[in-house]
Amino acid sequence: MRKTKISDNEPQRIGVLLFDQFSNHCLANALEPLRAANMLAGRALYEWNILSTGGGPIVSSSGLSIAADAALGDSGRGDVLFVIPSYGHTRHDTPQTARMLRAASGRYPVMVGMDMGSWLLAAADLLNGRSATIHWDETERFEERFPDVQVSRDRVVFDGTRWSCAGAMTAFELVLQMIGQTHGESLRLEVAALFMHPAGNSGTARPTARTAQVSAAIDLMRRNLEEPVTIPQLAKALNLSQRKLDAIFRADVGTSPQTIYKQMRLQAAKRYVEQTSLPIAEIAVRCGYADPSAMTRAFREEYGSAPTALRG
DNA sequence: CCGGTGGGCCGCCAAT
DNA sequence: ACATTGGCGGCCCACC
Repeated sequence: MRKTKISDNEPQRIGVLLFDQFSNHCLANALEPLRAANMLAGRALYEWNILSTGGGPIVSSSGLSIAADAALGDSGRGDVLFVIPSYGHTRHDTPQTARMLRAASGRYPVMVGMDMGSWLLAAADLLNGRSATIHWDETERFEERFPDVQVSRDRVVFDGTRWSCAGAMTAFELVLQMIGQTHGESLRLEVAALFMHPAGNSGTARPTARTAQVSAAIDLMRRNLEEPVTIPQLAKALNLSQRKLDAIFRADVGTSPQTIYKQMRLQAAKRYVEQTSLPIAEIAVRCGYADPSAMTRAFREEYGSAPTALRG
């Protein structure tokens, strides 16, 4: 996936292109994680505009009417364009729509097909030679109509500057991954947790563990960064003796469970320090330290300098 | 496998 | 006000 620069404080600009009959379930799943990310970071990481082809209001499949901020053609430049048609997609599959999307592809480096969105992107020749996914109801027709597109049955697909997801629920997962890629794993987990989404164990895993038991233990650690569990509790949860747990850790990752746990909490702290503007005291709490001074001490020990020294 | 123990890590407090 | 540093005591854990 495309790596976005995060050094500057400029928010990423998202265009959200809706078509009549769009699924507002999908829209909510695409936007809510972005809103949550802004809130958790304490600053605007993302900003978005609602767009329609003509600039007029759009009516969702459930009858909800949404006002557009602008027409796609007048929307200027952005970083990412979400394209969200739903079941009415064949009605929007016109030469005009295709032209409009091709023109927009010059102003939006990344284009994302959501729900039936890949259909319109493919019709605009923006997915040729690419891999993409679409709502599973349409997978077969999609394959027949667009032989130049490598059709996937995955929930979410990232192929360079073209991303796609299958339906409303998967839009949430796509945006979650997008947040993780740009702003770090810990923020992604925070957002997922806010929506009670069980995203903790999917996606890119933490320190590479070889045995299933060790990776299960690390998984438990990752999900309990804020309120660390004791090593005996960990052993019990895995039906292992504390002794055995220690042995398999040493054999697998080379150090003790406690050390790994500490390092994971400090990694999370480092991500918060570098990628958010949260106060150090707040970061300490989120990473399982009751006292900020304890975290600062451990942080310096691990990374050689105090937390705020890593901030511009 | 269990138990002890030395050491490491953390919580609390005070000072800057 | 908040972050950092340092001291100290206690507890948990790694290792014998």
